Amino acid sequence: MTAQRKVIRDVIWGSDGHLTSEQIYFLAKEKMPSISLGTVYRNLSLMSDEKEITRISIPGSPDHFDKNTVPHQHICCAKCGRLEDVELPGLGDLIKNAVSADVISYSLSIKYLCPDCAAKARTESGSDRP
Amino acid sequence: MTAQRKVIRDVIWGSDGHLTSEQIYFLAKEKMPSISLGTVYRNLSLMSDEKEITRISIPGSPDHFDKNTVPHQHICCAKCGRLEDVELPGLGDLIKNAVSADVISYSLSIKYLCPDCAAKARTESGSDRP
DNA sequence: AATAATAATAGGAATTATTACTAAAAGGAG
DNA sequence: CTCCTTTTAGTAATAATTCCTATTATTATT
Repeated sequence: MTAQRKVIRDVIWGSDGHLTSEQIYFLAKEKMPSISLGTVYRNLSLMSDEKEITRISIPGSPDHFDKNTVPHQHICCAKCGRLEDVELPGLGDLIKNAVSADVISYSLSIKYLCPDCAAKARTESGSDRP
Repeated sequence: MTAQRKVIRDVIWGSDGHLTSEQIYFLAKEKMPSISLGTVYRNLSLMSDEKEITRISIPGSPDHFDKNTVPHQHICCAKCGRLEDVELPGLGDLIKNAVSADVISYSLSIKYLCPDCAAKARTESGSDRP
């Protein structure tokens, strides 16, 4: 465990989760200004491989990293991009039943309009002057 | 419907599905050598928006495009990258029940070892000389 | 059919996210 | 402390995709 890796780890543990590599890089830089982007990427990949953190892949946006390693999925607002956790009990079984071969991993991403953006969209389309 | 768009459409319809933008570009170029990559990308995005085709996003590999617009999911071999369709009846309901807000779209991608690659892995690890 | 207005294209530059490379620094075993 | 391995910082390179612009095609209008 190098000092750099500890800083990265602390940034992720000190957050609410769902940070991008870039966000982690800038937060880590506050604690250790000499840290380099390559180091952040390499450590994030290593930590994902070791299942210390989870890599979240969302189509059309950069990868996010989650301190929560308990299986769960994510919903992503189509407008603002904000991520929220969502539990889908039964998804694992559903997949196991449908796929005969051994599953290595799976990832589900759901696009929706978050309450904030949905409210904004309503007022905009509802008002007289668009 | 421009000539270019028709060529792109024909390439996709003439395939088994699951082509990348690059593959579509090169196949389209055979029928229309002047076609440009930007045109292919733009038309694929338009056609996806109009739901004439489906964009398949797989973490770690370029987008693929599918002529099959009936809801279904994909399994991707972790070794060779080959894509196969998989039906997951009940997934839509599972998501609807878990997410209170309106869902715009969702996509599931499953990583596994395809039969061919699994066989290769077995003979390699099983033999005396690795 | 000629002309004007609009939309789409080809070709290339630019962007984004990420990985690869390399020389220097750090860390550990003996 | 010295040798050996690992990791780092910094930079260059890559991959996929988007953006830009002058040109070309298409459509509408007269």
